[in-house]
Amino acid sequence: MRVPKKERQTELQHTIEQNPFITDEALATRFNVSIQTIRLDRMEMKIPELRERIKHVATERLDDVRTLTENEVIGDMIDLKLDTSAISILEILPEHAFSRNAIARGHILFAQANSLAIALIDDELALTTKANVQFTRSVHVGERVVAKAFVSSHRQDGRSDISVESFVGDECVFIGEFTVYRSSKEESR
Amino acid sequence: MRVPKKERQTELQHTIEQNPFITDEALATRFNVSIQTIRLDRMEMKIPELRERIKHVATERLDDVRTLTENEVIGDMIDLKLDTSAISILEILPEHAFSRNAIARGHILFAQANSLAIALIDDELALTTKANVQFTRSVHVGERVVAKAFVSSHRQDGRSDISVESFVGDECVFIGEFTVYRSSKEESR
DNA sequence: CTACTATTAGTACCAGGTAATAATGGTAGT
DNA sequence: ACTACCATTATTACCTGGTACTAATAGTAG
Repeated sequence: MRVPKKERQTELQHTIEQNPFITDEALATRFNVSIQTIRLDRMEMKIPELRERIKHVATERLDDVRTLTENEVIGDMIDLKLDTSAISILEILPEHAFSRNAIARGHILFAQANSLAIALIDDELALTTKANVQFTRSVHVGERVVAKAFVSSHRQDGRSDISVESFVGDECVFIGEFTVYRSSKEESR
Repeated sequence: MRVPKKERQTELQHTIEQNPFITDEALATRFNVSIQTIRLDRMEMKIPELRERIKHVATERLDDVRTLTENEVIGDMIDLKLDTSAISILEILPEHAFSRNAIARGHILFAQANSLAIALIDDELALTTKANVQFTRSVHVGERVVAKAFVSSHRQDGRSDISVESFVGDECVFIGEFTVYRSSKEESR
């Protein structure tokens, strides 16, 4: 016996997790057992076959993270009163954080706040022109950040000031003042 | 003949592009031709088989997006003098921008600048505590943003001030002042 | 010595293909 | 009308990476 069964199985799971593209055959030579043993192991661990694993990875990609890119709003908007106030929630995932210490990168919190501020403005076009932010406490992976934004003023010159405060529980982790430019200033159509 | 060959082939390509998970069999019934015809078409169009397509989508996912999340630095670092200055370049892609007007979202520029500022600090741990930013010109899809960061002061209290200016060509599009907290302040080891 | 477990072997079968060869059907050129 | 050519279809052998099932073997504990 090369290695106890249990140990092999947990290692197997681990191996497949971080390289879903490995075949049973490769696993067999790797653990120095027969293919059948690998297959029995997979059965017991309920690990699907190679193609299913690949398919899974592929489909995940489609409706996946894109976290900071494609989504209009970073985080889940849970409340929105146009031109008044809005709230979004963002759960901090490992990819949002530094791997060394699992602390969320600053621009993640900024992105949540900024996209919320933009969404708040009910206009054709809204662009951030200025921002003044403070990161008051570090946020860790697994925590849920609730961002609350409200418009503090609609200026005559087509700009609006928006305040955003983000919380984990009742602790404030982020404060931001955003100045947003809006294109169609109500009067145009 | 149901539909001319050429027309079918371009439609085939289109179909597969937006649904790579379709089998030859499904395509055959869909276009009302035999499986062999579909395969000849794929050959001519150099479209790989289902499993290869799925695998492609899956592997793309792994080194793809991540862009704004997993990477340590958003953009490509092209110069780095630790504790002194750094430069990175980021090409604005469609997913970085609002779909309506192809203008880059503010937090994308912020992310580039912020991650550059953090990378600049040669310490175990560096965290942004404060930022003051201005978006001086809107940036469009296709433009390449060059961010230049330099340390303006290393304070006694374990904080550093970093200035970042981003350019498209010779036009300044972003100005930012970051205050970054560093953990091990030189003296420790 | 037996019971049990882990492992291995072997067979039949499946999806979704590749590769190659051949047959059919229509259409255009001369 | 006959031939040449193209598109289409059919057929067969084979491939990978499996599932599902049955059976044999080896080692260990009671």
